[in-house]
Amino acid sequence: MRYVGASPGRDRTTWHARWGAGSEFGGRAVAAGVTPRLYNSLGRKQVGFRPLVPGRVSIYSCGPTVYSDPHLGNMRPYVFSDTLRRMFEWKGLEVVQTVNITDVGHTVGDTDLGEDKVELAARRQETSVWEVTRRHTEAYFRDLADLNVLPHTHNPRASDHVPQMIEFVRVLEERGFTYRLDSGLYFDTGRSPDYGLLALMPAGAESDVVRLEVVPGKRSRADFAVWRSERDRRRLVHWESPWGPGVPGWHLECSVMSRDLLGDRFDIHTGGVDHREIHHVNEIAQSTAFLGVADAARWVPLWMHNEFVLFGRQKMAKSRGRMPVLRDVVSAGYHPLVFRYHLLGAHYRSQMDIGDEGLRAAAAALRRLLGRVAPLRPLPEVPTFAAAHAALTGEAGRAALARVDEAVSDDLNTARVLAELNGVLRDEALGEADKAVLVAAVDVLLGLRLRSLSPEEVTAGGELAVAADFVEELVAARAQARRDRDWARADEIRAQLAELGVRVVDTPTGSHWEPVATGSPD
RNA sequence: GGCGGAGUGGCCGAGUGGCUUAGGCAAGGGCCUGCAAAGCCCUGUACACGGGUUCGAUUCCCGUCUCCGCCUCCA
Repeated sequence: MRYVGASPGRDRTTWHARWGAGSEFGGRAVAAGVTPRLYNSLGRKQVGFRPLVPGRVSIYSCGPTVYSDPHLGNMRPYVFSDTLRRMFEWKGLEVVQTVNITDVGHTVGDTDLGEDKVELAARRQETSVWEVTRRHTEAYFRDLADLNVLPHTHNPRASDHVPQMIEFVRVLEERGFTYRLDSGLYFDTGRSPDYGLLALMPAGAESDVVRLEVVPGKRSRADFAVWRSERDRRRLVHWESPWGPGVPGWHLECSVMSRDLLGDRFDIHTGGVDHREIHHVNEIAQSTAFLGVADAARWVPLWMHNEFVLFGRQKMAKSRGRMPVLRDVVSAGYHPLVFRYHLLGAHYRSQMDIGDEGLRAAAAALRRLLGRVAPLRPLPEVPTFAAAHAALTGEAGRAALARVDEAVSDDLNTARVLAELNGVLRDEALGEADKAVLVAAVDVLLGLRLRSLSPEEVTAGGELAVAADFVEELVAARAQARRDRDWARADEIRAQLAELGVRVVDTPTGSHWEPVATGSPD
């Protein structure tokens, strides 16, 4: 499945053009490449990006709920928002990126009456709530590091912001946006004029299909809890509030923490498409009500959503049972960056299916890519477009850089960036030095560790069934047999090694070996 | 039932109103090799179906079929 680049009448600025107001860099003429065109879910079209504050981009990305380990599908927003951030930085902007950790307030099954996810997980695993969130938060950060996702500026935790959330709700109540029921305090979506605009789903257009437990007393099906009462103190974790003991509604945290860390307005809000219909819609309702602004764009002008990764032609969801996680990729023998490479091969707005063939293909591609990059090392430091541009010596190189920039600026078309990279590596018009610059530049954007990762590492993640010493001995024995021109013996050893999952690679200067990944992540 | 999106060569996956060799994987051929593998070079096959708009459509519009997502926690 692919996305359709809805970009009627795209205007091409010259690639030297500075974008935004032109003064982001203190008036100096710095080439930042073309103005990025990004797909805005609010309005459903590509728009030329202009930061609210010249030279600076503030991004809020919905992060994990830490009641289970993030699965492979969860990696996509991580890599997507990381690519977004890298693109801006390479264009010379300062990026403030906030990704929240939801460690409280998320219920099971919803209807705002369900059980807390974290608490349920804790009970199942017979451990504490604190231990559950700690463990899964750790897993989250480990995955980020494995995927070479750059550290975020802020990682606020919901549980640290409950007083601010209560204050936020108090203001909403004061302004008459809420009403009380036994089960909690609810946001009255009828008071929100543009409710559902982001989802293209105007109020009242909900289905007749009744699939969920209806909360008694809600004025509209769309109304949602901003505070959930906990009168019988069923939850282990709850807070006192003007509405009695309870927990904050889960849409609340993003409204509150983004404001706390990024201010009353910020540039971009990102998340998975699933958030486009409910969570972000509700965030918008709350925040615009709180801030007293007329519409979503006056709070956050740009909303970006990544599509899902499908697994067996269906969406990966925690509720569908165990889904493969990044560690499974590693156990299958692949470097985690193989998965990053795989994600980057498709546009973030297209649904992509993952299967072991996909991973195998990505691993083979990344391996060969690194093999061709290796001779160009060490790669120069070119952290920005401007630096890369300055470091290039030839016209062909600058043209290639421009193509890379156009691709990434075209709503983060990483698939095309990869295609350009392949082109660069076999372009005979380019000198080695310029190639090195271009590869380094692409790596800044894609984060594939092209400057250091070795081809062997790509498939060396699996456990070898035998000791490396033993393999070394066999390889040495085969080398001797070959010197003795005892081909039968040499081939016999080679077959033996193959059975052990080891591939021998002969070169003019001698032989070496490497493990071969064969597994699948499932 | 309502809403949103998709259907590209063996597979994944970009893209475009006429000319993209997209890219990758796999496959076939060649070079290399003792033979292989690895690596490098080369090669092939495509735009779901039916209408319409157009000088011309895979690309725009309409319809059909199929698939996915959302309407429920979810990235």
